[in-house]
Amino acid sequence: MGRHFSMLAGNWILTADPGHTLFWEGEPCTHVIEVQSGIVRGVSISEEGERHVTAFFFSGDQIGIPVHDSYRYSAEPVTQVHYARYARRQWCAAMADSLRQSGRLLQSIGAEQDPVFRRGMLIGRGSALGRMAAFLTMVVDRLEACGAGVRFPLPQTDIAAYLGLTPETVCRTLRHLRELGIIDMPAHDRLIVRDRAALEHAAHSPLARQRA
Amino acid sequence: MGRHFSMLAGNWILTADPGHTLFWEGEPCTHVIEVQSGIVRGVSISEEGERHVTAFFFSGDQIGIPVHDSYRYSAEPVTQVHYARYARRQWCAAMADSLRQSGRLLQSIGAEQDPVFRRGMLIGRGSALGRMAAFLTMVVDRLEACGAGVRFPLPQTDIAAYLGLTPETVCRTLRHLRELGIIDMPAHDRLIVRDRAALEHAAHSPLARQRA
DNA sequence: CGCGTAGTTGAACTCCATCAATGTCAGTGG
DNA sequence: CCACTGACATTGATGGAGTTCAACTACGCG
Repeated sequence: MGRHFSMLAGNWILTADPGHTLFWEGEPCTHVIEVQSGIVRGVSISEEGERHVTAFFFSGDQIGIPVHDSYRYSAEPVTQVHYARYARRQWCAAMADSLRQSGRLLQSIGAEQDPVFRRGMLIGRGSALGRMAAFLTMVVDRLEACGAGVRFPLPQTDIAAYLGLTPETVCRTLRHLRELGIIDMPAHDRLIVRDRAALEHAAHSPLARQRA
Repeated sequence: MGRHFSMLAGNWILTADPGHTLFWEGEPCTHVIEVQSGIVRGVSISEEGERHVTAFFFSGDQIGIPVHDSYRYSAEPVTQVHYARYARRQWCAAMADSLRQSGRLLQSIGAEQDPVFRRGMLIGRGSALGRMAAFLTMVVDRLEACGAGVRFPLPQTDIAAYLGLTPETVCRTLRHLRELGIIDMPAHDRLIVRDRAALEHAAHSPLARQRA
Protein backbone atom coordinates (compact mmCIF):
# COMPACT_ATOMS: atom_id res chain seq x y z
CA MET A 1 0.00 0.00 0.00
CA GLY A 2 2.68 2.49 1.01
CA ARG A 3 1.90 6.11 1.64
CA HIS A 4 -1.07 7.72 -0.01
CA PHE A 5 -1.12 11.35 -0.99
CA SER A 6 0.39 13.20 1.91
CA MET A 7 -1.39 16.49 2.29
CA LEU A 8 -1.09 18.99 5.05
CA ALA A 9 2.50 18.00 5.40
CA GLY A 10 2.92 20.48 8.18
CA ASN A 11 0.58 18.65 10.53
CA TRP A 12 1.85 17.41 13.85
CA ILE A 13 2.60 13.77 14.30
CA LEU A 14 0.62 12.49 17.27
CA THR A 15 1.14 9.48 19.51
CA ALA A 16 -1.32 7.05 21.08
CA ASP A 17 -0.78 4.08 23.36
CA PRO A 18 -2.85 0.91 23.75
CA GLY A 19 -6.02 1.62 25.70
CA HIS A 20 -6.46 5.06 24.15
CA THR A 21 -8.96 4.71 21.32
CA LEU A 22 -8.40 7.00 18.32
CA PHE A 23 -12.09 7.20 17.46
CA TRP A 24 -15.19 5.30 18.46
CA GLU A 25 -17.70 3.29 16.50
CA GLY A 26 -20.88 5.34 16.00
CA GLU A 27 -19.16 8.69 16.54
CA PRO A 28 -19.63 11.25 13.74
CA CYS A 29 -16.73 11.18 11.25
CA THR A 30 -14.77 14.32 12.01
CA HIS A 31 -11.22 13.30 11.18
CA VAL A 32 -9.22 10.97 8.99
CA ILE A 33 -6.28 9.21 10.62
CA GLU A 34 -3.13 8.31 8.76
CA VAL A 35 -1.07 5.71 10.57
CA GLN A 36 2.64 6.55 10.52
CA SER A 37 3.90 3.64 12.61
CA GLY A 38 2.47 0.93 14.83
CA ILE A 39 -0.63 -1.23 14.46
CA VAL A 40 -4.29 -0.27 14.85
CA ARG A 41 -7.24 -2.63 15.08
CA GLY A 42 -10.76 -1.84 13.90
CA VAL A 43 -13.35 -3.10 16.38
CA SER A 44 -17.09 -3.36 15.84
CA ILE A 45 -19.70 -4.65 18.25
CA SER A 46 -22.36 -6.64 16.46
CA GLU A 47 -25.99 -6.42 17.39
CA GLU A 48 -25.70 -9.57 19.46
CA GLY A 49 -22.93 -7.91 21.42
CA GLU A 50 -20.08 -9.90 19.85
CA ARG A 51 -16.76 -8.10 19.57
CA HIS A 52 -15.37 -8.32 16.04
CA VAL A 53 -11.96 -7.19 14.92
CA THR A 54 -12.87 -6.13 11.39
CA ALA A 55 -9.38 -5.13 10.27
CA PHE A 56 -5.78 -4.50 11.23
CA PHE A 57 -4.13 -1.33 9.94
CA PHE A 58 -0.45 -0.63 9.50
CA SER A 59 1.92 2.15 8.59
CA GLY A 60 0.66 4.14 5.62
CA ASP A 61 -3.02 3.25 5.98
CA GLN A 62 -5.66 5.94 6.16
CA ILE A 63 -8.59 5.09 8.38
CA GLY A 64 -11.89 6.72 9.27
CA ILE A 65 -12.60 7.94 5.74
CA PRO A 66 -16.10 9.47 5.84
CA VAL A 67 -18.05 7.08 3.62
CA HIS A 68 -20.74 7.11 6.31
CA ASP A 69 -21.88 9.82 8.68
CA SER A 70 -20.38 7.92 11.58
CA TYR A 71 -17.43 5.60 12.05
CA ARG A 72 -18.26 1.98 11.52
CA TYR A 73 -15.62 0.69 13.91
CA SER A 74 -13.52 1.88 16.81
CA ALA A 75 -9.83 2.41 16.07
CA GLU A 76 -7.75 1.00 18.91
CA PRO A 77 -3.95 1.02 19.05
CA VAL A 78 -2.52 -2.48 19.39
CA THR A 79 0.96 -1.12 19.88
CA GLN A 80 2.13 2.42 20.43
CA VAL A 81 1.02 4.33 17.35
CA HIS A 82 2.23 7.48 15.62
CA TYR A 83 -0.30 9.10 13.37
CA ALA A 84 -1.40 12.25 11.59
CA ARG A 85 -4.93 13.62 11.92
CA TYR A 86 -6.71 15.46 9.13
CA ALA A 87 -9.94 17.40 9.57
CA ARG A 88 -12.74 15.97 7.49
CA ARG A 89 -13.38 19.15 5.54
CA GLN A 90 -9.76 19.59 4.53
CA TRP A 91 -9.40 15.94 3.68
CA CYS A 92 -12.48 16.03 1.45
CA ALA A 93 -11.26 19.13 -0.36
CA ALA A 94 -7.91 17.50 -1.08
CA MET A 95 -9.70 14.35 -2.19
CA ALA A 96 -11.92 16.33 -4.55
CA ASP A 97 -8.92 18.02 -6.12
CA SER A 98 -7.02 14.81 -6.61
CA LEU A 99 -10.08 13.05 -7.90
CA ARG A 100 -10.72 15.77 -10.44
CA GLN A 101 -7.16 15.81 -11.67
CA SER A 102 -6.09 12.18 -11.70
CA GLY A 103 -9.46 10.50 -11.55
CA ARG A 104 -7.97 7.77 -9.41
CA LEU A 105 -7.64 8.92 -5.89
CA LEU A 106 -10.34 6.77 -4.45
CA GLN A 107 -7.42 4.41 -3.88
CA SER A 108 -7.18 5.41 -0.24
CA ILE A 109 -10.71 4.20 0.23
CA GLY A 110 -9.97 0.91 -1.44
CA ALA A 111 -7.02 0.45 0.87
CA GLU A 112 -9.18 0.94 3.95
CA GLN A 113 -11.86 -1.43 2.71
CA ASP A 114 -9.44 -4.09 1.58
CA PRO A 115 -8.79 -5.84 4.90
CA VAL A 116 -12.52 -5.84 5.61
CA PHE A 117 -13.19 -7.45 2.26
CA ARG A 118 -10.49 -10.05 2.76
CA ARG A 119 -11.80 -10.90 6.18
CA GLY A 120 -15.06 -11.83 4.52
CA MET A 121 -13.21 -14.10 2.12
CA LEU A 122 -11.23 -15.66 4.95
CA ILE A 123 -13.95 -16.54 7.36
CA GLY A 124 -16.54 -17.46 4.77
CA ARG A 125 -15.02 -20.87 4.32
CA GLY A 126 -11.96 -22.86 5.15
CA SER A 127 -10.66 -24.63 8.19
CA ALA A 128 -9.05 -22.95 11.16
CA LEU A 129 -5.68 -23.93 9.73
CA GLY A 130 -6.53 -22.43 6.35
CA ARG A 131 -7.73 -19.17 7.88
CA MET A 132 -4.68 -18.84 10.03
CA ALA A 133 -2.29 -19.60 7.18
CA ALA A 134 -4.01 -17.09 4.91
CA PHE A 135 -3.99 -14.52 7.69
CA LEU A 136 -0.29 -14.92 8.37
CA THR A 137 0.63 -14.61 4.70
CA MET A 138 -1.48 -11.43 4.61
CA VAL A 139 0.12 -9.68 7.55
CA VAL A 140 3.67 -10.94 7.62
CA ASP A 141 4.75 -8.56 4.86
CA ARG A 142 3.47 -5.53 6.72
CA LEU A 143 5.15 -6.33 10.01
CA GLU A 144 8.38 -4.82 11.13
CA ALA A 145 11.41 -7.03 10.44
CA CYS A 146 13.26 -8.28 13.51
CA GLY A 147 16.19 -10.62 13.28
CA ALA A 148 15.36 -13.69 11.25
CA GLY A 149 11.63 -12.94 11.36
CA VAL A 150 9.24 -10.15 12.25
CA ARG A 151 7.86 -8.53 15.35
CA PHE A 152 4.42 -10.00 15.96
CA PRO A 153 2.68 -7.98 18.67
CA LEU A 154 -0.88 -9.13 17.91
CA PRO A 155 -2.64 -10.72 20.90
CA GLN A 156 -4.10 -14.10 20.03
CA THR A 157 -7.46 -12.91 21.32
CA ASP A 158 -7.48 -10.22 18.62
CA ILE A 159 -6.51 -12.72 15.96
CA ALA A 160 -9.35 -14.92 17.14
CA ALA A 161 -11.82 -12.04 16.92
CA TYR A 162 -10.58 -11.25 13.42
CA LEU A 163 -10.73 -14.83 12.13
CA GLY A 164 -14.02 -15.73 13.77
CA LEU A 165 -12.41 -18.38 15.97
CA THR A 166 -11.91 -18.85 19.70
CA PRO A 167 -8.59 -17.98 21.35
CA GLU A 168 -8.11 -21.66 22.17
CA THR A 169 -8.37 -22.64 18.54
CA VAL A 170 -5.95 -19.90 17.54
CA CYS A 171 -3.45 -21.18 20.06
CA ARG A 172 -3.80 -24.78 18.94
CA THR A 173 -3.58 -23.81 15.29
CA LEU A 174 -0.38 -21.84 15.84
CA ARG A 175 1.05 -24.80 17.70
CA HIS A 176 0.08 -27.04 14.82
CA LEU A 177 1.88 -24.79 12.34
CA ARG A 178 4.89 -24.85 14.62
CA GLU A 179 4.84 -28.65 14.83
CA LEU A 180 4.68 -28.80 11.05
CA GLY A 181 7.84 -26.72 10.94
CA ILE A 182 6.11 -24.08 8.83
CA ILE A 183 6.55 -21.28 11.33
CA ASP A 184 8.52 -20.64 14.49
CA MET A 185 7.75 -18.43 17.45
CA PRO A 186 10.74 -17.92 19.73
CA ALA A 187 8.56 -15.61 21.80
CA HIS A 188 4.94 -14.56 21.86
CA ASP A 189 5.74 -11.44 19.91
CA ARG A 190 8.16 -12.93 17.41
CA LEU A 191 7.28 -14.80 14.22
CA ILE A 192 9.51 -16.57 11.74
CA VAL A 193 8.06 -18.06 8.61
CA ARG A 194 10.28 -21.06 7.90
CA ASP A 195 8.44 -22.41 4.87
CA ARG A 196 6.46 -19.75 3.09
CA ALA A 197 5.47 -22.05 0.24
CA ALA A 198 3.95 -24.54 2.68
CA LEU A 199 2.17 -21.70 4.46
CA GLU A 200 0.59 -20.49 1.26
CA HIS A 201 -0.24 -24.02 0.27
CA ALA A 202 -2.06 -24.55 3.55
CA ALA A 203 -3.98 -21.35 2.91
CA HIS A 204 -4.93 -22.14 -0.67
CA SER A 205 -5.62 -25.82 -0.44
CA PRO A 206 -9.21 -26.59 -1.45
CA LEU A 207 -9.03 -29.58 0.87
CA ALA A 208 -8.32 -27.33 3.81
CA ARG A 209 -11.55 -28.23 5.51
CA GLN A 210 -11.40 -31.95 6.04
CA ARG A 211 -7.75 -32.25 6.85
CA ALA A 212 -6.55 -31.95 10.40
CA MET B 1 -30.57 3.59 0.84
CA GLY B 2 -32.87 4.77 -1.91
CA ARG B 3 -31.52 6.59 -4.96
CA HIS B 4 -28.19 8.34 -4.81
CA PHE B 5 -27.37 11.38 -6.87
CA SER B 6 -28.74 10.71 -10.35
CA MET B 7 -26.42 12.26 -12.85
CA LEU B 8 -26.40 11.93 -16.60
CA ALA B 9 -30.14 11.66 -16.45
CA GLY B 10 -30.29 11.32 -20.21
CA ASN B 11 -28.51 7.95 -20.19
CA TRP B 12 -30.19 4.91 -21.65
CA ILE B 13 -31.66 2.34 -19.35
CA LEU B 14 -30.18 -1.05 -20.20
CA THR B 15 -31.39 -4.57 -19.51
CA ALA B 16 -29.53 -7.74 -18.52
CA ASP B 17 -30.78 -11.27 -17.86
CA PRO B 18 -29.36 -13.96 -15.57
CA GLY B 19 -26.28 -15.51 -17.11
CA HIS B 20 -25.09 -12.23 -18.61
CA THR B 21 -22.53 -10.79 -16.24
CA LEU B 22 -22.43 -6.98 -15.99
CA PHE B 23 -18.71 -6.86 -15.24
CA TRP B 24 -16.09 -9.39 -14.23
CA GLU B 25 -13.84 -9.66 -11.21
CA GLY B 26 -10.33 -8.54 -12.12
CA GLU B 27 -11.42 -6.47 -15.13
CA PRO B 28 -10.29 -2.82 -15.10
CA CYS B 29 -12.96 -0.51 -13.67
CA THR B 30 -14.36 1.33 -16.68
CA HIS B 31 -17.97 1.92 -15.68
CA VAL B 32 -20.21 2.40 -12.67
CA ILE B 33 -23.53 0.56 -12.73
CA GLU B 34 -26.65 1.93 -11.11
CA VAL B 35 -29.28 -0.73 -10.56
CA GLN B 36 -32.76 0.48 -11.49
CA SER B 37 -34.68 -2.73 -10.84
CA GLY B 38 -33.95 -6.37 -10.18
CA ILE B 39 -31.27 -8.02 -8.05
CA VAL B 40 -27.53 -8.34 -8.67
CA ARG B 41 -25.09 -10.56 -6.80
CA GLY B 42 -21.41 -9.80 -6.30
CA VAL B 43 -19.29 -12.91 -6.76
CA SER B 44 -15.63 -13.35 -5.87
CA ILE B 45 -13.53 -16.45 -6.30
CA SER B 46 -11.14 -16.88 -3.39
CA GLU B 47 -7.61 -18.11 -3.88
CA GLU B 48 -8.65 -21.62 -2.92
CA GLY B 49 -11.20 -21.51 -5.69
CA GLU B 50 -14.21 -21.09 -3.43
CA ARG B 51 -17.11 -19.13 -4.86
CA HIS B 52 -18.24 -16.39 -2.47
CA VAL B 53 -21.29 -14.21 -2.86
CA THR B 54 -19.96 -11.05 -1.24
CA ALA B 55 -23.11 -8.97 -1.55
CA PHE B 56 -26.59 -8.63 -2.99
CA PHE B 57 -27.52 -5.35 -4.64
CA PHE B 58 -30.97 -3.91 -5.21
CA SER B 59 -32.73 -1.03 -6.87
CA GLY B 60 -30.89 2.25 -6.26
CA ASP B 61 -27.49 0.74 -5.51
CA GLN B 62 -24.40 1.89 -7.37
CA ILE B 63 -21.84 -0.84 -7.96
CA GLY B 64 -18.40 -1.02 -9.46
CA ILE B 65 -17.21 2.25 -7.96
CA PRO B 66 -13.52 2.55 -8.86
CA VAL B 67 -11.87 2.30 -5.46
CA HIS B 68 -9.44 -0.16 -7.03
CA ASP B 69 -7.99 -0.37 -10.51
CA SER B 70 -10.01 -3.49 -11.17
CA TYR B 71 -13.37 -4.82 -10.01
CA ARG B 72 -13.14 -6.93 -6.90
CA TYR B 73 -16.18 -9.04 -7.75
CA SER B 74 -18.23 -10.06 -10.74
CA ALA B 75 -21.70 -8.51 -10.97
CA GLU B 76 -24.20 -11.16 -11.99
CA PRO B 77 -27.94 -10.58 -12.45
CA VAL B 78 -29.99 -12.85 -10.20
CA THR B 79 -33.20 -11.71 -11.88
CA GLN B 80 -33.72 -9.63 -14.96
CA VAL B 81 -32.07 -6.31 -14.24
CA HIS B 82 -32.56 -2.78 -15.54
CA TYR B 83 -29.62 -0.49 -15.02
CA ALA B 84 -27.83 2.67 -16.06
CA ARG B 85 -24.15 2.67 -16.98
CA TYR B 86 -21.85 5.63 -16.34
CA ALA B 87 -18.37 6.00 -17.78
CA ARG B 88 -15.76 6.12 -15.08
CA ARG B 89 -14.41 9.51 -16.08
CA GLN B 90 -17.80 11.16 -16.05
CA TRP B 91 -18.74 9.51 -12.81
CA CYS B 92 -15.55 10.68 -11.13
CA ALA B 93 -16.05 14.25 -12.34
CA ALA B 94 -19.57 14.30 -10.93
CA MET B 95 -18.31 12.79 -7.70
CA ALA B 96 -15.59 15.42 -7.42
CA ASP B 97 -18.12 18.22 -7.88
CA SER B 98 -20.52 16.83 -5.33
CA LEU B 99 -17.74 16.11 -2.91
CA ARG B 100 -16.43 19.65 -3.17
CA GLN B 101 -19.85 21.20 -2.70
CA SER B 102 -21.55 19.08 -0.10
CA GLY B 103 -18.54 17.32 1.40
CA ARG B 104 -20.64 14.23 1.87
CA LEU B 105 -20.97 12.36 -1.38
CA LEU B 106 -18.82 9.45 -0.50
CA GLN B 107 -22.15 8.04 0.63
CA SER B 108 -22.51 6.02 -2.56
CA ILE B 109 -19.30 4.24 -1.68
CA GLY B 110 -20.48 3.53 1.82
CA ALA B 111 -23.64 2.05 0.38
CA GLU B 112 -21.70 -0.31 -1.85
CA GLN B 113 -19.39 -1.40 0.96
CA ASP B 114 -22.15 -1.82 3.48
CA PRO B 115 -23.37 -5.30 2.52
CA VAL B 116 -19.78 -6.51 2.38
CA PHE B 117 -19.14 -5.17 5.85
CA ARG B 118 -22.31 -6.71 7.22
CA ARG B 119 -21.48 -10.05 5.70
CA GLY B 120 -18.32 -10.00 7.76
CA MET B 121 -20.34 -9.34 10.90
CA LEU B 122 -22.82 -12.06 10.03
CA ILE B 123 -20.52 -14.94 9.33
CA GLY B 124 -17.91 -14.08 11.92
CA ARG B 125 -19.97 -15.64 14.63
CA GLY B 126 -23.41 -16.97 15.34
CA SER B 127 -25.31 -20.10 14.49
CA ALA B 128 -26.80 -20.94 11.12
CA LEU B 129 -30.19 -19.91 12.47
CA GLY B 130 -28.83 -16.59 13.64
CA ARG B 131 -27.17 -15.86 10.33
CA MET B 132 -30.24 -16.72 8.35
CA ALA B 133 -32.53 -14.66 10.55
CA ALA B 134 -30.20 -11.66 10.35
CA PHE B 135 -29.94 -12.09 6.61
CA LEU B 136 -33.69 -12.21 6.12
CA THR B 137 -34.28 -9.11 8.21
CA MET B 138 -31.61 -7.38 6.12
CA VAL B 139 -33.06 -8.15 2.71
CA VAL B 140 -36.79 -8.41 3.28
CA ASP B 141 -37.22 -4.65 3.23
CA ARG B 142 -35.53 -4.29 -0.13
CA LEU B 143 -37.56 -6.99 -1.88
CA GLU B 144 -40.54 -6.27 -4.05
CA ALA B 145 -43.87 -6.68 -2.23
CA CYS B 146 -46.11 -9.44 -3.53
CA GLY B 147 -49.42 -10.26 -1.90
CA ALA B 148 -49.02 -10.86 1.81
CA GLY B 149 -45.23 -11.12 1.52
CA VAL B 150 -42.43 -10.38 -0.90
CA ARG B 151 -40.98 -11.91 -4.06
CA PHE B 152 -37.93 -13.92 -3.02
CA PRO B 153 -36.04 -14.94 -6.14
CA LEU B 154 -32.71 -15.72 -4.44
CA PRO B 155 -31.45 -19.28 -5.04
CA GLN B 156 -30.60 -21.09 -1.83
CA THR B 157 -27.18 -21.85 -3.23
CA ASP B 158 -26.49 -18.12 -3.46
CA ILE B 159 -27.70 -17.58 0.06
CA ALA B 160 -25.41 -20.37 1.19
CA ALA B 161 -22.45 -18.79 -0.60
CA TYR B 162 -23.28 -15.45 1.04
CA LEU B 163 -23.70 -16.81 4.56
CA GLY B 164 -20.74 -19.18 4.45
CA LEU B 165 -22.95 -22.24 4.85
CA THR B 166 -23.77 -25.26 2.70
CA PRO B 167 -26.99 -25.37 0.64
CA GLU B 168 -28.18 -28.26 2.80
CA THR B 169 -27.87 -26.20 5.96
CA VAL B 170 -29.68 -23.28 4.32
CA CYS B 171 -32.51 -25.57 3.35
CA ARG B 172 -32.78 -27.07 6.82
CA THR B 173 -32.60 -23.67 8.48
CA LEU B 174 -35.40 -22.26 6.34
CA ARG B 175 -37.50 -25.31 7.15
CA HIS B 176 -36.77 -24.74 10.83
CA LEU B 177 -37.93 -21.12 10.61
CA ARG B 178 -41.07 -22.36 8.86
CA GLU B 179 -41.75 -24.94 11.56
CA LEU B 180 -41.35 -22.24 14.18
CA GLY B 181 -44.06 -20.26 12.40
CA ILE B 182 -41.74 -17.29 12.01
CA ILE B 183 -41.82 -17.30 8.22
CA ASP B 184 -43.84 -18.91 5.47
CA MET B 185 -42.86 -19.85 1.93
CA PRO B 186 -45.87 -20.70 -0.24
CA ALA B 187 -43.43 -21.14 -3.13
CA HIS B 188 -39.67 -21.14 -3.57
CA ASP B 189 -39.74 -17.54 -4.69
CA ARG B 190 -42.24 -16.22 -2.14
CA LEU B 191 -41.49 -15.19 1.41
CA ILE B 192 -43.85 -14.08 4.16
CA VAL B 193 -42.48 -12.95 7.49
CA ARG B 194 -45.18 -13.94 9.97
CA ASP B 195 -43.42 -12.85 13.15
CA ARG B 196 -40.86 -10.16 12.53
CA ALA B 197 -40.11 -9.67 16.20
CA ALA B 198 -39.26 -13.34 16.60
CA LEU B 199 -37.09 -13.17 13.48
CA GLU B 200 -35.10 -10.26 14.85
CA HIS B 201 -34.88 -11.92 18.22
CA ALA B 202 -33.42 -15.04 16.63
CA ALA B 203 -30.89 -12.84 14.83
CA HIS B 204 -29.82 -10.83 17.85
CA SER B 205 -29.86 -13.49 20.51
CA PRO B 206 -26.43 -13.84 22.13
CA LEU B 207 -27.25 -17.49 22.76
CA ALA B 208 -27.73 -18.08 19.06
CA ARG B 209 -24.83 -20.48 18.88
CA GLN B 210 -25.71 -23.28 21.23
CA ARG B 211 -29.40 -23.43 20.47
CA ALA B 212 -30.71 -25.67 17.72
C1' DC C 1 -40.34 -36.94 -22.73
C1' DG C 2 -35.60 -36.64 -20.94
C1' DC C 3 -32.24 -33.90 -19.19
C1' DG C 4 -30.07 -30.57 -15.95
C1' DT C 5 -30.29 -27.62 -12.17
C1' DA C 6 -32.00 -26.70 -7.66
C1' DG C 7 -33.97 -28.23 -3.63
C1' DT C 8 -34.91 -31.93 0.01
C1' DT C 9 -34.02 -35.44 3.35
C1' DG C 10 -31.26 -38.85 6.05
C1' DA C 11 -27.05 -40.81 8.38
C1' DA C 12 -22.35 -40.57 9.83
C1' DC C 13 -18.54 -38.07 10.88
C1' DT C 14 -15.49 -34.27 12.52
C1' DC C 15 -13.90 -30.14 13.48
C1' DC C 16 -14.38 -26.55 16.43
C1' DA C 17 -16.75 -24.38 20.52
C1' DT C 18 -17.18 -24.90 25.11
C1' DC C 19 -15.84 -25.57 29.81
C1' DA C 20 -12.38 -25.91 33.18
C1' DA C 21 -7.80 -25.92 35.03
C1' DT C 22 -3.20 -24.64 34.78
C1' DG C 23 0.85 -22.00 33.12
C1' DT C 24 3.35 -17.82 31.91
C1' DC C 25 4.67 -13.25 32.21
C1' DA C 26 4.69 -8.04 33.27
C1' DG C 27 3.64 -4.90 36.35
C1' DT C 28 2.92 -3.38 41.30
C1' DG C 29 3.77 -2.75 45.82
C1' DG C 30 4.94 -4.66 50.15
C1' DC D 1 13.56 -9.41 46.41
C1' DC D 2 9.43 -11.78 46.36
C1' DA D 3 4.37 -12.25 46.87
C1' DC D 4 0.41 -10.62 44.51
C1' DT D 5 -2.48 -9.58 40.69
C1' DG D 6 -4.58 -9.68 36.25
C1' DA D 7 -4.36 -10.45 31.40
C1' DC D 8 -3.08 -13.57 28.15
C1' DA D 9 -1.69 -18.19 26.65
C1' DT D 10 -1.82 -23.25 27.01
C1' DT D 11 -3.66 -27.88 27.35
C1' DG D 12 -7.19 -31.53 27.89
C1' DA D 13 -11.89 -33.57 27.76
C1' DT D 14 -16.39 -33.35 25.99
C1' DG D 15 -20.32 -32.48 23.13
C1' DG D 16 -22.78 -30.64 19.38
C1' DA D 17 -23.74 -27.96 15.21
C1' DG D 18 -22.81 -28.16 10.66
C1' DT D 19 -20.29 -30.45 6.93
C1' DT D 20 -20.07 -34.19 4.07
C1' DC D 21 -21.78 -37.91 1.27
C1' DA D 22 -25.47 -40.05 -0.98
C1' DA D 23 -30.00 -40.76 -2.68
C1' DC D 24 -34.10 -38.91 -4.02
C1' DT D 25 -37.69 -35.42 -5.56
C1' DA D 26 -39.40 -31.30 -7.94
C1' DC D 27 -39.31 -28.29 -11.44
C1' DG D 28 -38.20 -25.82 -15.88
C1' DC D 29 -36.98 -26.23 -20.55
C1' DG D 30 -35.10 -28.11 -24.94
